[in-house]
Order: sequence, then C-alpha cells, then structure tokens
Amino acid sequence: MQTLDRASPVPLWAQLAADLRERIGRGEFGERLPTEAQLLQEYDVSRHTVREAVRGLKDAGLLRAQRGRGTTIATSSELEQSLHGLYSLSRSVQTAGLRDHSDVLVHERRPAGEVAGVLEVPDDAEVLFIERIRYAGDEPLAQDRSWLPWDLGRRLRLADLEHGSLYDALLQRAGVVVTGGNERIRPAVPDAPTRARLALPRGRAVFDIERVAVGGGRPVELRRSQVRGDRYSFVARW
Amino acid sequence: MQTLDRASPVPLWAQLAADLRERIGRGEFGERLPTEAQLLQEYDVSRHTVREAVRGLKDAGLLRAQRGRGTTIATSSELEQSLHGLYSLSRSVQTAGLRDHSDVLVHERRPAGEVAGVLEVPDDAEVLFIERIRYAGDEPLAQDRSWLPWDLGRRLRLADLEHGSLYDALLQRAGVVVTGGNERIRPAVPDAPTRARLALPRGRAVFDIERVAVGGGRPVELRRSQVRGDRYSFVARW
DNA sequence: CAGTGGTCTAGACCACCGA
DNA sequence: CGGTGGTCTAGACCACTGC
Repeated sequence: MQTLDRASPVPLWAQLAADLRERIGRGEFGERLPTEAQLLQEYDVSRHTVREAVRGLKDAGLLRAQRGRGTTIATSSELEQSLHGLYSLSRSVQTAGLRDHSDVLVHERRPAGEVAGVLEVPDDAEVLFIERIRYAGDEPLAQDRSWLPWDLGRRLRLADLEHGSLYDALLQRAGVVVTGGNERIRPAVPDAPTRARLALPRGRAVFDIERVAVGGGRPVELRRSQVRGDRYSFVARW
Repeated sequence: MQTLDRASPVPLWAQLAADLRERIGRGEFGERLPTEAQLLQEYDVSRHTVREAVRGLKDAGLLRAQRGRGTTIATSSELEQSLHGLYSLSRSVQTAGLRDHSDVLVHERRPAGEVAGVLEVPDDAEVLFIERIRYAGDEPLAQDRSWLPWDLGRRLRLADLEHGSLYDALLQRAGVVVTGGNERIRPAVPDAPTRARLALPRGRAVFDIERVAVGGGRPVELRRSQVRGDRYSFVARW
C-alpha cells in the first residue's frame, strides 16, 4: 500500500494529498471520499495528517466536507477556479472534461530586454519567448505569453507546449521543479489583436494574469495571460 | 487577558484570530507577531489552536511566516486581496490604511421580483434594496447592489451602511450571523452609469462579483459588485 | 444511537535561521 | 547553539447527520 515515503523530505500530508488527488482523478472513490477513520487506517498515519491532506484538497475545490455526513467529491462541469489554491488552467479544463491543447504562435530566442529584471538575468542575456493560444475543447480560452531564461528554454521542445503543462516539461527536460511563485489577477479590456485571437466579441472583458514561477531558488518563468471572462470565472465557497 | 470565551460556540481559534486581527490592526505588534510559544502562553491555549488562528491570518494575507525567523506582519500599501481566504473589501481597504466609507444612493423596499428565487423567498415577497458606492480614502472603489429579505432588511439603519460592514450590522440589529456563502468573480466592461459613478476612464475594466451570503440556514443577502480593476487586484503567493 | 467531520490538548522531533 | 515555525502522533470531546 505504501505510496507514502517517510524518509522523503516531502511532508506526509503532501504525499497523501497527491495520492488522493490521483485516486480521485481516476474516479476510484465515486462520489464519496473514504472517511477520515478509513484513511488513517489505510495509510497508517495520524488523523491530523489525514486532515491536513484533505484540507488542501478542500481548499483546491476538489472536496466538500460536511460534519456528520462525510466528504464528497466536488463535481463541476463549468470552467471555474476555486479562489483557494493555485490558478491552473489545465486543471480547470481537464476537470470540466474538455480537451486541453495549445496553438504555439511564436517560439523564439530573443534578447531579455525589459523582462531581464524580473527573471533575474543580466540585461544582455537571452530568453525563450513563447506565445500560445490555449483551447478548452475547440474554443480558444486564453492567450499565454511566457518568457524563460535561455538555459532552461533551450531544453523545451515545441511539442511539449502543445499538450500538457509547461511545468511538467521543465521538470522532464531540465530537471527543474517549480516550487513557488506569485501572481496577480486584474480585469482588463483586451486589445484588438488579442480579441481576435480569442474570438471574443467587442465589449467583453478578460482576466489579465501575471505570474512569476520560481524553481531551484530562481525565477524560471514570467507569464502574462489573458483569459476569456465569458468562459472562465473564479469561485469561492466559504 | 481573557478575550477568549471557552463557553462560546465560536471556535477558540476563530476567537483568537479575531483578537489577533484587531491587535494587528491597532499596530500593537509592530512588524513582528509574537512567537507561537508566546501566544500559547498568553492565551493559554494549545499550540494547535494558535497555529489554526495564525493560519487563517496567513491565508488572508495579513501575516507571513518563515521557519526559523518568526512571523511578520505583511505590509502592503496596495489594495490587493489574497486569493486564499474570503474576499473582503473593507478588510483590504483597512489593511492599506485607507478610510472605508460608503455613499448610500438607494435604500428602499421593493418587490423581490427576479431575486426571489436566489433569496428563497416567495415570489410576491418584498426585499430591501441597497445601492452603495464604496470608497477607499477619497476615491470610489466599488459599486455594491444588495438585496436582503425584508424581515432582515427592515432592521438595518442607513447609518449602518455608511460605515463598517453590513454583516456586522446584521449581527447587531437582527442577531443573524453570516456563516457562509459563495461568490463568483468575472471580469467585465462597466456600463456608462457605473463608469461614471466609479469615476473610471473609458476602456477600463472592473471585477464583477456576485455573492450569496448565508446565515441561520438561509440566504440573507444577494450582492452584485463592480470593483475598479485599476485600484484592486487579487494576489496569490504559493 | 453510532458514525461523521470539527475542535482541542499534550507532547515530540525536525529544518531552518541567526548569533 | 537556542529559538523559530513545520510536521506528526495519540488521544479526547463535541456538534451534527441519519438511522
């Protein structure tokens, strides 16, 4: 049974959360998560550890617990993102059961220019610049522009970017684990080219999201996204 | 010292969090929160309880903890809202050290009409409708429109709405504790009247936020807000 | 009533920071 | 090295649900 490694530096609760997330994704539990008592017996950890893991999944919007009733697996057919937890387009799209792929419009080496400061590279360094349109099913959902330091970006293949997550590719190609970051979300009126690429009617707004991802103690990606507001929203339950 | 009431139905950690929030707001701690050891001694609770309280304040973006270093009080001069925790304009405004007040434009009894379903009142019931412009300092920040069941709304006084939180007023006037709710956040292009009331230039976007607040087992408020995107943003650190 | 998740205690070991 | 926050255990009582 032991998917949990007590010698690992990764906290037990995080390992447990990852395992539960995978099992939930496979539909192993149906609508209802096993009770805390069952989980602490199955994984042989304390109740606190189970609760810590489940808390993370609740915050991410995957679970919903009710005292006396049990913990149910949240089902959502809409494209929405819990206000708790990290924004992830791929996850939202996949949770909604839609196909997640990207058109790569630009994929080129460039001078770092104005992003040198944010990426903490020298002013005369080079970066990989990527521009993608991300789809949920057959309709465009977002425009992503990413800048990565060239020593990382050079490892990425174009195919990596058309399916799946850029961070998965970074891990597999460059051995870099994205461990943190920060992002800021604002509403915006898209400019004409963005509006065209997103097939968005006039007068509609988008989320404007700027993210700096950090791994191995340094910035590994600056990303600026415009996400269609008519297809995506943030949701909080409290 | 006892601001904590062990007989209260409110969890200890929540009472502690509220007390800490107030003391932080008064600037009592300066830049650094007392250590967990100090807090557990001062309040005479277990470490778990202290950590639970502090966790809430960290998620809300008020605190930042670093292993080995201590817990510091987040200073932010911008109006921003952590992606964790509940969206609260008042809190963001107060954290930024700005004056939080409202102009009440409309405050009237009306037929429930189309909000009857959401508020779970009969179709022919009446509601209190409130329209406010909310300020941060001297500049408008948001437009709030609220609908409340009339048996609750009738208790509210106009002065309640010009300063402080509507939920505080509900508690004091009607004895209703707002215990939960849900909200959805989208980007939008404001219509002309809204743009004028918010003193927003053309071409700027707003957050469009719809919230249903629940207390005592039933909906107590429907709120639709437009928040200026150039003054407010959501921020996540992970 | 038994079973669920929510809260709380007491204690332990650890990784990390700064002196 | 001592002090910090992060993790983990073992156990307890409670509020709420549904039978």
